[in-house]
Amino acid sequence: MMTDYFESVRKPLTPNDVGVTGSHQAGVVIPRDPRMLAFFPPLDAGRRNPRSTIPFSDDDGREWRLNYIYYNGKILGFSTRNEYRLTGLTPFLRNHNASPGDLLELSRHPEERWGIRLITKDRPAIGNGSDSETQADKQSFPAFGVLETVTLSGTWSAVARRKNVR
DNA sequence: AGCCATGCACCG
DNA sequence: CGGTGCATGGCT
Repeated sequence: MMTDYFESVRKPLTPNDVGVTGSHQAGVVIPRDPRMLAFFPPLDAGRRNPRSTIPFSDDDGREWRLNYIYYNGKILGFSTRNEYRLTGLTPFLRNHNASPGDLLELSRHPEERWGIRLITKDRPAIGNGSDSETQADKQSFPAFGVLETVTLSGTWSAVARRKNVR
Protein backbone atom coordinates (compact mmCIF):
# COMPACT_ATOMS: atom_id res chain seq x y z
CA MET A 1 0.00 0.00 0.00
CA MET A 2 1.56 3.23 -1.07
CA THR A 3 0.82 6.56 0.42
CA ASP A 4 2.63 8.37 -2.34
CA TYR A 5 0.76 10.73 -4.48
CA PHE A 6 1.84 12.63 -7.50
CA GLU A 7 2.74 16.25 -7.08
CA SER A 8 3.19 16.73 -10.77
CA VAL A 9 3.33 14.77 -13.96
CA ARG A 10 5.14 15.50 -17.17
CA LYS A 11 5.24 14.22 -20.68
CA PRO A 12 7.39 15.05 -23.68
CA LEU A 13 5.10 16.28 -26.42
CA THR A 14 4.98 14.26 -29.60
CA PRO A 15 4.67 15.80 -33.07
CA ASN A 16 1.07 14.70 -33.09
CA ASP A 17 0.48 16.36 -29.73
CA VAL A 18 1.54 19.76 -30.98
CA GLY A 19 -0.24 19.45 -34.28
CA VAL A 20 2.69 19.50 -36.70
CA THR A 21 1.66 16.20 -38.25
CA GLY A 22 -1.38 17.84 -39.72
CA SER A 23 -3.79 15.85 -37.67
CA HIS A 24 -6.44 17.95 -36.08
CA GLN A 25 -6.24 16.17 -32.84
CA ALA A 26 -6.04 18.03 -29.61
CA GLY A 27 -5.37 15.79 -26.73
CA VAL A 28 -2.70 13.78 -25.04
CA VAL A 29 -3.21 10.25 -23.86
CA ILE A 30 -3.09 9.66 -20.12
CA PRO A 31 -1.63 6.28 -19.15
CA ARG A 32 -4.12 3.99 -17.48
CA ASP A 33 -1.91 3.76 -14.44
CA PRO A 34 -3.78 3.79 -11.13
CA ARG A 35 -1.39 6.34 -9.68
CA MET A 36 -1.87 8.56 -12.68
CA LEU A 37 -5.62 8.25 -12.45
CA ALA A 38 -5.38 9.16 -8.79
CA PHE A 39 -3.61 12.34 -9.80
CA PHE A 40 -6.65 13.48 -11.74
CA PRO A 41 -10.14 13.92 -10.33
CA PRO A 42 -12.20 10.73 -10.31
CA LEU A 43 -14.53 10.06 -13.20
CA ASP A 44 -17.64 7.92 -13.12
CA ALA A 45 -16.62 4.95 -15.25
CA GLY A 46 -20.20 3.77 -15.37
CA ARG A 47 -21.21 6.69 -17.51
CA ARG A 48 -20.58 7.15 -21.18
CA ASN A 49 -17.32 9.02 -21.85
CA PRO A 50 -17.32 10.83 -18.53
CA ARG A 51 -15.40 14.05 -18.33
CA SER A 52 -14.29 16.74 -15.99
CA THR A 53 -13.08 20.22 -16.80
CA ILE A 54 -10.01 21.23 -14.88
CA PRO A 55 -8.92 24.87 -14.57
CA PHE A 56 -5.18 25.24 -14.94
CA SER A 57 -3.12 28.38 -14.68
CA ASP A 58 0.32 28.89 -16.13
CA ASP A 59 3.27 30.74 -14.65
CA ASP A 60 1.90 34.00 -15.99
CA GLY A 61 -1.41 33.51 -14.25
CA ARG A 62 -3.38 32.87 -17.40
CA GLU A 63 -6.12 30.32 -17.11
CA TRP A 64 -6.57 27.31 -19.37
CA ARG A 65 -9.47 24.99 -19.03
CA LEU A 66 -8.66 21.44 -20.06
CA ASN A 67 -10.95 18.48 -20.41
CA TYR A 68 -10.07 15.28 -18.67
CA ILE A 69 -12.03 12.55 -20.42
CA TYR A 70 -12.39 8.81 -20.13
CA TYR A 71 -13.30 7.32 -23.47
CA ASN A 72 -14.75 4.09 -22.18
CA GLY A 73 -16.71 2.81 -25.14
CA LYS A 74 -14.89 -0.48 -25.15
CA ILE A 75 -15.98 -1.14 -21.61
CA LEU A 76 -19.57 -0.13 -22.16
CA GLY A 77 -19.70 -1.58 -25.62
CA PHE A 78 -20.30 1.34 -27.95
CA SER A 79 -16.82 1.90 -29.36
CA THR A 80 -13.34 0.41 -29.36
CA ARG A 81 -11.85 2.95 -26.99
CA ASN A 82 -10.54 2.47 -23.50
CA GLU A 83 -8.31 5.40 -22.75
CA TYR A 84 -8.00 8.61 -20.84
CA ARG A 85 -7.22 11.85 -22.59
CA LEU A 86 -6.59 15.45 -21.78
CA THR A 87 -8.04 17.64 -24.48
CA GLY A 88 -8.29 21.33 -25.23
CA LEU A 89 -4.55 21.87 -25.15
CA THR A 90 -4.20 23.70 -28.42
CA PRO A 91 -4.72 27.27 -27.15
CA PHE A 92 -2.15 26.75 -24.44
CA LEU A 93 0.35 25.09 -26.74
CA ARG A 94 0.01 27.81 -29.31
CA ASN A 95 0.34 30.53 -26.76
CA HIS A 96 3.59 29.02 -25.58
CA ASN A 97 4.89 28.09 -29.02
CA ALA A 98 5.19 24.45 -28.18
CA SER A 99 7.28 22.18 -30.33
CA PRO A 100 7.81 18.43 -30.24
CA GLY A 101 10.07 17.37 -27.41
CA ASP A 102 8.95 20.10 -25.07
CA LEU A 103 7.81 18.87 -21.73
CA LEU A 104 4.26 19.43 -20.65
CA GLU A 105 4.13 19.59 -16.90
CA LEU A 106 0.96 19.47 -14.87
CA SER A 107 0.84 19.98 -11.15
CA ARG A 108 -2.04 19.62 -8.83
CA HIS A 109 -3.02 22.01 -6.14
CA PRO A 110 -5.37 21.04 -3.36
CA GLU A 111 -7.63 24.04 -3.35
CA GLU A 112 -6.47 26.30 -6.13
CA ARG A 113 -6.22 26.09 -9.85
CA TRP A 114 -3.89 23.46 -11.10
CA GLY A 115 -0.57 24.33 -12.61
CA ILE A 116 0.37 23.94 -16.23
CA ARG A 117 3.78 24.66 -17.63
CA LEU A 118 5.75 24.09 -20.77
CA ILE A 119 9.38 23.18 -20.28
CA THR A 120 11.23 23.85 -23.48
CA LYS A 121 14.45 22.16 -24.19
CA ASP A 122 17.35 24.49 -23.72
CA ARG A 123 19.98 21.88 -24.04
CA PRO A 124 22.61 22.51 -26.73
CA ALA A 125 22.08 19.23 -28.56
CA ILE A 126 18.51 18.61 -29.42
CA GLY A 127 18.61 16.55 -32.52
CA ASN A 128 21.08 13.89 -31.53
CA GLY A 129 19.76 10.42 -32.03
CA SER A 130 20.73 9.17 -28.63
CA ASP A 131 17.72 9.11 -26.46
CA SER A 132 19.22 10.83 -23.49
CA GLU A 133 15.71 12.10 -23.06
CA THR A 134 13.71 12.81 -20.04
CA GLN A 135 15.88 11.77 -17.21
CA ALA A 136 13.89 14.03 -15.00
CA ASP A 137 15.73 15.81 -12.31
CA LYS A 138 15.73 14.30 -8.91
CA GLN A 139 14.55 17.03 -6.64
CA SER A 140 14.84 17.23 -2.93
CA PHE A 141 12.94 19.63 -0.80
CA PRO A 142 13.69 18.77 2.81
CA ALA A 143 10.84 20.85 4.12
CA PHE A 144 8.36 18.78 2.25
CA GLY A 145 9.82 15.35 2.65
CA VAL A 146 11.18 13.15 -0.05
CA LEU A 147 10.32 13.75 -3.63
CA GLU A 148 10.78 10.79 -5.86
CA THR A 149 10.85 10.79 -9.60
CA VAL A 150 8.71 8.00 -10.89
CA THR A 151 8.91 6.75 -14.43
CA LEU A 152 5.61 5.55 -15.73
CA SER A 153 4.73 3.38 -18.62
CA GLY A 154 5.17 5.21 -21.84
CA THR A 155 6.83 8.59 -21.84
CA TRP A 156 5.20 10.01 -18.76
CA SER A 157 7.08 10.61 -15.58
CA ALA A 158 5.96 11.99 -12.29
CA VAL A 159 7.21 13.54 -9.14
CA ALA A 160 5.72 11.76 -6.19
CA ARG A 161 5.75 12.89 -2.63
CA ARG A 162 5.89 10.30 0.06
CA LYS A 163 4.39 11.38 3.29
CA ASN A 164 5.54 10.18 6.69
CA VAL A 165 8.97 9.34 5.52
CA ARG A 166 11.66 9.28 8.09
C1' DA B 1 -0.26 0.84 -25.04
C1' DG B 2 0.96 4.87 -27.39
C1' DC B 3 1.04 7.63 -31.32
C1' DC B 4 -1.10 8.92 -35.68
C1' DA B 5 -5.12 9.96 -38.33
C1' DT B 6 -9.95 11.57 -39.62
C1' DG B 7 -15.26 12.27 -40.24
C1' DC B 8 -18.32 15.34 -38.92
C1' DA B 9 -20.50 18.37 -35.67
C1' DC B 10 -20.00 22.73 -34.06
C1' DC B 11 -18.84 27.52 -33.95
C1' DG B 12 -16.81 31.94 -35.42
C1' DC C 1 -17.82 28.44 -44.89
C1' DG C 2 -13.30 27.56 -43.07
C1' DG C 3 -11.05 26.11 -38.90
C1' DT C 4 -11.12 23.38 -34.65
C1' DG C 5 -11.48 19.44 -31.89
C1' DC C 6 -14.46 15.60 -30.12
C1' DA C 7 -14.92 10.92 -30.49
C1' DT C 8 -13.47 7.48 -32.76
C1' DG C 9 -10.59 4.09 -35.78
C1' DG C 10 -6.04 2.50 -37.31
C1' DC C 11 -1.26 1.33 -37.23
C1' DT C 12 2.98 -0.02 -35.01
